[in-house]
Amino acid sequence: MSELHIYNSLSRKKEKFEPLHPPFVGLYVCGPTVYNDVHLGNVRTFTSFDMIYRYLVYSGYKVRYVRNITDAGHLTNEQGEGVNRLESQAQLERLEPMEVVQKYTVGFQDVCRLFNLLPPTIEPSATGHIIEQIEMAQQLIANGFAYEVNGSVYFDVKAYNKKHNYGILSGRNIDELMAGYRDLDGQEEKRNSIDFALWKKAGPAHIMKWKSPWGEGFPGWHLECSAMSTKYLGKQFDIHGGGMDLKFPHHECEIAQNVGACDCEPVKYWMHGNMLNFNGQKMSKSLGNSILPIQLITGDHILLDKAYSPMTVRFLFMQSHYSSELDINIKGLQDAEKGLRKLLNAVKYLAELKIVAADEKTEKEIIALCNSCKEFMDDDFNTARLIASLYELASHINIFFNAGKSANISQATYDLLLTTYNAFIFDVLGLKEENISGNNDALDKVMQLVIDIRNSARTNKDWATSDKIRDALKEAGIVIKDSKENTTYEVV
RNA sequence: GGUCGGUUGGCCGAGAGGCUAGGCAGAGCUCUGCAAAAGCUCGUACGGCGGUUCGAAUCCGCCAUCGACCUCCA
Repeated sequence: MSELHIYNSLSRKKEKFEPLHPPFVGLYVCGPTVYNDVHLGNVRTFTSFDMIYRYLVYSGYKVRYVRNITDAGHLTNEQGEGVNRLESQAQLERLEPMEVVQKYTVGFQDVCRLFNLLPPTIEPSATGHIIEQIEMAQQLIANGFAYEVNGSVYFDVKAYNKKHNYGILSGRNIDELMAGYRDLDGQEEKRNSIDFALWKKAGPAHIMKWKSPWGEGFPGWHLECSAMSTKYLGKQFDIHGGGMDLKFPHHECEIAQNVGACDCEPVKYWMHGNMLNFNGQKMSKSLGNSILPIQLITGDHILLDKAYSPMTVRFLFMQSHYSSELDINIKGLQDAEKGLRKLLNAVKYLAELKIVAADEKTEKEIIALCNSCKEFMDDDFNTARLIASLYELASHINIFFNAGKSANISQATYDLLLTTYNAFIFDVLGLKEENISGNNDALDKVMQLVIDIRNSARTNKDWATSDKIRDALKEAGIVIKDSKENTTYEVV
């Protein structure tokens, strides 16, 4: 039996996964900032970690999965002054900041449901944890890694770096970083340009502000994740995930805050999902080249030739490794659509098979393929190779189905095939059947009638009638499949 | 300028010293009234140049090239 190995961004090696307190696993993933719609790139990362969460659960771990909602604390620094991001968007829309938060939080959760993401076990918000963040900032001051200036609190990177290693995750060193920061202004308060804010004093125009020992203000962006992960998963926990673009500075700062406050390494395995590209370029809010999940589903985007379903997109994501870049384009979506249908059709066929005399070679091949599903997933969640095995299993299922629905395997192997195939497609990859065939009794009955009429026309060699029915159904989005034994239909 | 990661067949995308990835597209065949579906068979590949090795897509060096991060982003 294989054992789970995870690529750890911190050590830059694949490591055997050994939870701190088995069978429990603590998983923290940086969630969205809810001042805008999530774009498809965000969805990829959350889908990757959804798959990881699902596989950990499938593997028998009891997982506490924390994914935060950032509803405070993000700063835009373009003018060198702290502007709360949520607040500036609120002014544009003439809404209360918490209205913006509510709107986009709900929108985000809708998107999650659409893509069949399981809800995290805890979904904490930054504004709900101001006290914890203040406490952590106080602890950092007490430990000599932070200082207060004029109502704001900054993390003292140089002081931290004397005792610990700032840059351990991203491979940077502070001298180079400081050289790179030289020309930015608005940094007078800080001891050093690389220091980052734990708490910012709120100006008179700020609406989202809270009382603190340093006056009214709001928390720095990096602090919320440290405070909430510590609160819900402890000072040390198993897995911390997020997008590659958060590695620096966000995750680096998180490590510094946790180590500085708790004096221990907070995270055992750091995992980073890679970017979703669009015309070879990273999809990002600032570049304005992002594509919204809803545009994909409606097909309302210049890049798209038609609408693609959420499961097609999810399957496309799963066909590549979570840590590889993925470029989205029409061809890839079309491929994924066809491939997914192939796998899901085999689910239906599999349920209809009957056992006949087992063929030893086939039996062995199927058992090996079933076992390989776990092995590939254990190898750093290699969904691409898992899907390759599933395709090969689907091929076996199709052969059985074509041979009079007769499976040349033992009952035990059939049971293994059935549970493995379904578990990996639905429970692990998180795919689901989207079209209505197969779970709509009324349609099934009507279609059976139509198919019977067409088949009697075929028996009578009345090709005009049978083709008319077939063409009309195709027009309506229903494809007829004739095989030797019977005729089936599929809603496209 | 610094840090990190890519470059695999028509396209997407795994793999990581010898062992068929897989899908989509393409060609041929089987089945079939025709088509679709399904099945079988087939082809083309590891950015370039050196090196290590019995053997390199895989390791090392150099070069080219693309990208991410260093500033808000999953």
